[in-house]
Amino acid sequence: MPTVYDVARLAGVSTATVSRVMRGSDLVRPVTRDRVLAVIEEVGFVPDASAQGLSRRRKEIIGLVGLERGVNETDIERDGLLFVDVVVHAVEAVLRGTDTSLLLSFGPSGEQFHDRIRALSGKVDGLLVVEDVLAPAQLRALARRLPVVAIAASAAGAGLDVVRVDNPAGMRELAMHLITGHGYRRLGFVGGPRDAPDAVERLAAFSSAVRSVPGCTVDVVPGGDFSEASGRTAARVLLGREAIPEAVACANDQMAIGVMRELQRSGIAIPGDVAVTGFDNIFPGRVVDPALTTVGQPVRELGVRAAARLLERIEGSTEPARSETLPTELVIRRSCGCPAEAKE
Amino acid sequence: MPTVYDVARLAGVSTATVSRVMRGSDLVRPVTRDRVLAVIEEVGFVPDASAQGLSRRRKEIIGLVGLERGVNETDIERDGLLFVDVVVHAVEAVLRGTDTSLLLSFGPSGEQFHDRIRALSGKVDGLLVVEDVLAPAQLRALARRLPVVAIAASAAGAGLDVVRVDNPAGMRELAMHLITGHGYRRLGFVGGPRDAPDAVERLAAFSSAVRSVPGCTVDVVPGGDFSEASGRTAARVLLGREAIPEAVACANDQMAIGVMRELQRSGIAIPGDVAVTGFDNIFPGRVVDPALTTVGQPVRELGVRAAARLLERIEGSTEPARSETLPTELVIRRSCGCPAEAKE
DNA sequence: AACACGAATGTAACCGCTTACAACCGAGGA
DNA sequence: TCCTCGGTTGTAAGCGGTTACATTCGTGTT
Repeated sequence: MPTVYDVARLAGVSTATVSRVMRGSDLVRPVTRDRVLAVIEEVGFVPDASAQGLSRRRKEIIGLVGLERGVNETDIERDGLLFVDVVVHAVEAVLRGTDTSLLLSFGPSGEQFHDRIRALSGKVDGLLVVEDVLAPAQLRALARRLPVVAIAASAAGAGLDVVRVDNPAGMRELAMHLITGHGYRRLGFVGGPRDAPDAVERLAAFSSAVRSVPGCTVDVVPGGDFSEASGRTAARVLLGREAIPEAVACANDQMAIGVMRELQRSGIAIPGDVAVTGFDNIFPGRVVDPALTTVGQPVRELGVRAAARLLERIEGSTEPARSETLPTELVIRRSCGCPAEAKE
Repeated sequence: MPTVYDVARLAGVSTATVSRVMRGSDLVRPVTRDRVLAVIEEVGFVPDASAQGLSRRRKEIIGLVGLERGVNETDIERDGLLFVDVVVHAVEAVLRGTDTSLLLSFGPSGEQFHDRIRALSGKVDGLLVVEDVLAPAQLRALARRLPVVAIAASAAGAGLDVVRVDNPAGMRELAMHLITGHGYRRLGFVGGPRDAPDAVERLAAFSSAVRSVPGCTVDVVPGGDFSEASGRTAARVLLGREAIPEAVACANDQMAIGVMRELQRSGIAIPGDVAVTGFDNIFPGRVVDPALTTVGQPVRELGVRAAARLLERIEGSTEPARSETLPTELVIRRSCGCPAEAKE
């Protein structure tokens, strides 16, 4: 593997000059630059990032850590594009305009993963933390060593940057659509993982919205794991109830699809007998029958903002930590009881 | 940021000892080790990966480069879990057992991306290349500087390790099912991107399988881009033909879904009037109506094998380059005309 | 008591690149 | 002709770990 020394020798210059050429400094005579570039091309020199990182105190790498939800191997293959994947693509797109790269690490939250993240922190200039992978204290400790931006995390006010989605507003809007728009009174809710802040927020917002309307009740089935299978399970729980709610909102789309299919299997018409709604607006929701009414999140935007913010921090921005909240969008399709949309 | 020097001073030992403790060497007296560990814990020391990388000649990072297909932002949000995402998760899972991390980079193939990859090669110990991001010559050049394992790449015999799926066999099996199992004679095929080796192979295999049966014909609509939208477009092309094929196979599931939906919009019954099949076995294919018959790929396994192979290479394995081909699996559901499956 | 030897620890060179600072060069000015 | 000065290029000191090799220490031998 050729080094700057090799290039310098072959080009008849010093390593300083080679370095200047590599970094595009303008105080190198064109003729010298060309000679050096020719040698670089010839020997296929690529600077060693470790050496660069050591000397520049900048690794040009940021990390992204998130939860690995699909423990079951096949789950991952089958389920739709995961939240974290969309974020990854978005971040990567932002990074494409820089020469920073993205380092990834997924895992279940827990002590072991914490150690992994800690080791990882030595490899990066900054960190994006998706959802609640870390306990608040650990997050804070991390944030003390390097720039950290949290995405969709609950840890507010922890003195670090957070970019999130306005789950409560979206859920409220959906609840009002079901109640005011369709006149449902007996609502149901299928909850998500307790360790997913989003899931918790959605449940809370839906419940309080429903309860704020006199005469409305909400039957909560807690603790799904965001998978289609857990939606089916929840549906069976619902079927065991004395009366099935007129409308069932779910903490995410995957579970909503599971709920719909299981109810349909039992001969229940959707949305005729029971309306079902989701949250996330994933692709499968558009192709199921009936098409799923849901709340769309600007997931990609979340990643873009977070990445941009992190890069600023790494550049040395010293403005106080900020929490940014992005709006959701109600996506009305057929599963709530609305007529087929004309478009599409 | 504390360094080994700080830790050494505070613990009253030399940097060598600190390093030995960090690396778990057994020639440190327990009492010394504990003292050092205490200091490490106290000051929150995390070794700088650049310095480690420089001195150990090992970065403990591998890279993965792949195509970014969804140029349109919303495409990414809507489409199912992308091939490359599944691979990423699989690789990451393998890495979880090591202390190597995964560096990611997506991009359109092209000169600019090549430069990015080249720079990236300075940051990693090895590289996973998904699909044909690079021209064979570039791939070869890369492979000369560091270990490279190609995934689902067409570049065979390039003297580097390749892990791929047996597309032809899968497609052949599917074609035979349509022809022999259902008796279709006039087949159609909706092709994928010309730069996707998988798409090309699938088309070729399907065509030749169909043509090998006397009396069978195949009507090819080329050049989709693997998106649902391009499936719709292809369907419209098909509708413009004099006669619509009895069965239409598509280069992937997304397009198959688009084809189905567009045909259905025109009042064509599936599979009654036209059978439609896909390739990939993504989640949405299970929830559309009718459920999609398709060919499943062991995508995750692909990633696992490739990652394992790359780690071996990095460890110094010097066995000759090998090409590994994994089998596909025919997934029969309703869109081909088979009765509803009992299970599920 | 002197010695040998293995275990534990310290010393310092080195990994490859960047950059502050020094040195040098040639042209224009005194 | 000598000096000054901007533009180029070279020298060498880090950056923060790792590790070969040297050193020291404690213990059992003779």
